[in-house]
Amino acid sequence: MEYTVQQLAKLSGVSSRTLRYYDEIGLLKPARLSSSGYRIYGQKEVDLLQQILFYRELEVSLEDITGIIHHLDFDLITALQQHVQKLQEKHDRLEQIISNVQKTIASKEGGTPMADQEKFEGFKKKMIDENEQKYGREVREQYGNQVADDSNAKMMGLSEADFKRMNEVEKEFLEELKKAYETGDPASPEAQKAVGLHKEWLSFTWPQYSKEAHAGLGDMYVSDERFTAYYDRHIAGGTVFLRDAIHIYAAK
Amino acid sequence: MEYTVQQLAKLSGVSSRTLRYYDEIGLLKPARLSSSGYRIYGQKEVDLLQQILFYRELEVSLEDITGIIHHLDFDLITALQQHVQKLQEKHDRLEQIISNVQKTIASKEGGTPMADQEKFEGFKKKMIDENEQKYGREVREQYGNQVADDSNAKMMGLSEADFKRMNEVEKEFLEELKKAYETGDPASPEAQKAVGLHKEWLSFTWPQYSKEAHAGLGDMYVSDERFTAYYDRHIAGGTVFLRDAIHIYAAK
DNA sequence: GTTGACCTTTACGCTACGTAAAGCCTTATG
DNA sequence: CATAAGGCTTTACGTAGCGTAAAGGTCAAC
Repeated sequence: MEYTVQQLAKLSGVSSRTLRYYDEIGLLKPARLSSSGYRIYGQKEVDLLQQILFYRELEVSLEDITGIIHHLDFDLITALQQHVQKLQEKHDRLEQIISNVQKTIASKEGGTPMADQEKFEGFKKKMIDENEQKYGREVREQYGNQVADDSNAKMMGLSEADFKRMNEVEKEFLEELKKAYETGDPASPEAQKAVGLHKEWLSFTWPQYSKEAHAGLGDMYVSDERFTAYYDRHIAGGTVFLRDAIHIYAAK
Repeated sequence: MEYTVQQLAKLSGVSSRTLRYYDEIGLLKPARLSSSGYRIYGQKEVDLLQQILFYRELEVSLEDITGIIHHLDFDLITALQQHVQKLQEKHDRLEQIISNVQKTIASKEGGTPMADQEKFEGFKKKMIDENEQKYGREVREQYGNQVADDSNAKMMGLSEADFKRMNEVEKEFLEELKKAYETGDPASPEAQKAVGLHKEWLSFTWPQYSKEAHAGLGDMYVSDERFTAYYDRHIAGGTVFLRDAIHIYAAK
């Protein structure tokens, strides 16, 4: 049983271009060439192709398939396990994205009136812009680009409901901070509760919380006049107090 | 507020190459060029970029983003709905693939002994090979490549359990066909029950059943000596009887 | 011997950039 | 003011897995 490219193509359902490509990358070479240079495939190649197509169906890359097919010492199980893990990640990511697209559709469709929607988008964008313009560099330098990017991505992905909740938490936090400030003690239960709310607030936009990052943020608050102005507007001297409270919280 | 590429890149977390690329494809052009040809971006471009990145997070293609961003008459909702549908399909396909990879791992790991496994794989392969070698062309000509390919894909995706069940159904079918043949009437309840089993058997490998395809297959059975030999080996004259029964079944 | 189907190689196109290479511009420093 | 460091520019190749010509040789049938 010998086949030319077209014959094998029809037999297997792939295109002749694909077979030439597989030859080119060394995945499946013909048994021999005819006197005029035609590719001639034998039964062995048909069997190999079936195996190749089997793994291709599983979305294994041709490079990995080459490993599986040609090297008998290739660790198939491990390769497949890694493969399934990659597929799982893709799968989970897709789920998240689908949810976000649906949220976007819902809000654009008028679950919230367009005016609010635009304002909401605009506000989110403005927050991110300001965030980046003022602190982007520091955050990036201290915690790497990934964190800053993830933070933005997370912010962008917030639903309007989450966003409202986030603002409520911030309000709660500011009230608790005020009460705590009146005690004068950054280690007081009130102060520590306030820091807890601060952490909760951060978690809306932080891809993952860490005490070190939290403490670093506290320092940034004090050394940056924009934050100082913001917190001191609510509670005079509140920024330094908050930093101290965060440090105590983080040291626990 | 004006930015050069690098500045905007740092601000937004994308690479300068990406910004140049977005310029190149007309997705995001700088506000102006400096006297020395540097790209200069303004606040408007920063805002646009945020929107672009928002949709990019949702895995919308840059082409579609271009439509969304630049054409106000672009139907955003419809585009997003189509997008979410594509994502859903990808999602479902991934689920299927993951399941198949896991099945492969399980069987390779020795859920079934390697000998059986190999035999199983070998048998499936052989069936597909024979199928294709003998009938591939006809099926492809009559019902298009998609059907034949899907059939193979489905066959490849059969679990060993499905495969066993498929063989049981075939055995049942042959027994019923024998009983039916003894009545001598292709329209008899026995004959029609046999055809029903034949349909069930086909459904293991057919991507989707249709009466026309079923009838066509019946004709193929008669005109092809390999099928004739196969069915007549079980029941002498059975092939023609089966064809007639199928035609009656399909005409209902 | 001529048609028509099949074969060959070469090579560009697709997505969304990463990664040099070669050379001009700007800013800081000695 | 010269020089070095760093940012900017354009050009262009590489990625995965083929689709799709283009230009030309081969083979079986009439």
